[in-house]
Amino acid sequence: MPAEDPDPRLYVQAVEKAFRVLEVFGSRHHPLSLAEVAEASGMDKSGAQRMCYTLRRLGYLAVDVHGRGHVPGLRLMDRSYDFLRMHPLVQRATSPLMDLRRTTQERVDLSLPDDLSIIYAVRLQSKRETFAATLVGRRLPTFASSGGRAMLAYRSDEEVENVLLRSDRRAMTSKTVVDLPGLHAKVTEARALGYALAVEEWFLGEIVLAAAITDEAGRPVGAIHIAASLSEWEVEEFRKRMAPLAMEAARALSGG
Amino acid sequence: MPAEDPDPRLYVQAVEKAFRVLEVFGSRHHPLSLAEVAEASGMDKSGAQRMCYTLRRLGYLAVDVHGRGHVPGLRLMDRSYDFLRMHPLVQRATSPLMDLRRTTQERVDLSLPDDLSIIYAVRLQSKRETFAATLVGRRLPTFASSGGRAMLAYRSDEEVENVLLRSDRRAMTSKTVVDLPGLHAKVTEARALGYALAVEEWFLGEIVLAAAITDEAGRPVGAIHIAASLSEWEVEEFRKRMAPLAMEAARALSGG
DNA sequence: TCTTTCGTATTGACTATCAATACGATCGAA
DNA sequence: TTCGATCGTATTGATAGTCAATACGAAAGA
Repeated sequence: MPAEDPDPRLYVQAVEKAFRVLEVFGSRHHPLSLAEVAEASGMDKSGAQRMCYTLRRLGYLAVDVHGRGHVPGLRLMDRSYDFLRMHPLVQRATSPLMDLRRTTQERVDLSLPDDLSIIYAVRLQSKRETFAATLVGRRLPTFASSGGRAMLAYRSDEEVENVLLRSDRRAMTSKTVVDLPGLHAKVTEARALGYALAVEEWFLGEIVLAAAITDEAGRPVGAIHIAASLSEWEVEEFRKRMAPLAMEAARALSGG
Repeated sequence: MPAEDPDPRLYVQAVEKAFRVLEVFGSRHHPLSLAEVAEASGMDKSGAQRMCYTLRRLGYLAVDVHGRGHVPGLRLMDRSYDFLRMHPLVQRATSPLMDLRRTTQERVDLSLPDDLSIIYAVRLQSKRETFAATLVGRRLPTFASSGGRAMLAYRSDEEVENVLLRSDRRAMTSKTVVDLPGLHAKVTEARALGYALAVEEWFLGEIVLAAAITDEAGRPVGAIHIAASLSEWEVEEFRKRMAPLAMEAARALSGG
């Protein structure tokens, strides 16, 4: 959300309220009652009632199958499908990523940058994966992901500093790098190598190598991730094998 | 959308307008100008301006990278992620589907029913697939898909007739069954077999077998699809190999 | 250079939205 | 079984938010 206030002449507050209702599910794991929706979205019960009624009618919210509480509605899938289907990089990248998945025999993902986080837009599993590793739309912090760091490598020092300072730099495993000098070093390393490597920083046992995709102006617009298990790979072997493949695939997709 | 009019005391028309804007992208393949959005969504230019301004501010709409026209925004991915992450069947099915994908070495999908169409909620590719075969949120007509027919098999004759009559029964290939007696026969066959098989009805060269997942009351809540290429399988071999696997996986996910 | 189409800006009218509150239903605890 | 808490639904007049016609500058195309 931009820092400056929206223009009240054009900004439709009722629309914002409706999306605030949808957004409360972003941090929940179970259906929400009307009262919970009202509280979590910062509106009174009447407001929540009207927004929920409208969103239910449109299919973007649904009543839980047990008849109590609200859950996100199926029509949301249509809207994200439109996003994916119409996104030029997702269109161009999916086929090469399938080739890369076949070549590497490991999980291959495409992420898009969004300020302090990256969003997974294409997920091509290779073996048995965790549930979280299969879902498009999943976000990870830019600072803590190999894709995020690979993309930061194409940003200026000031931009990198800005992102790192505004990030909630919490460790996910004992291996997660969270100190500022360490993170800067990781970005510097990614600049030198042309890719970023994260070993057990998000999930124990998981190793991920990522390379950034850039636009004509050299700005990062996405990243290719190759993920595998340390039970099957030694770190240096993985790096040696995957780095050229990831960088070549990213290069082929860069520049327009 | 339900047939009866919404209660004007609770229905927020501005919210509907915002979603009408998002929905116009459902049938487009390129960015839309403000004027095009206005026309396609049936509102005047001022209305389109206000809705687009608001949706851009919230991140659900974006200006195309070339600076002209609107496209669906990244934040939509968050909302569908909430839907997938919180959907009980998607949660329960993803792991067994990965097992099934490993066993069959073919593409495995999970679809959800939505009146006249089915929506793909989980897509586990095995080999090189078409772009369309990788995207969650993609819809196919219930009548023309093996998953749709497998689910129709658990509906009453009246319900099946109702769906078929309201469907836009167009052929996708020369093999697509579109006549009512033929479609009824397909549903009857699925009832007898416990699965549905579609041979080249959506894409030439593609064969798909699907089994329905039902709830405690025996109503269909999803379908498992196994898809492959006729260049690698003979129809009867595919049926023999995959039918038991699909039905067993569907049965394990049914009933709760 | 001119025309067309674009997106932006404006502002008073007015109606769509608001929100406090009452109420019946349901659920859980005693 | 009774009672209290919480649920979702229903209400309605006030008013703030939304509307929409239109003007205008910018950009693109002929």
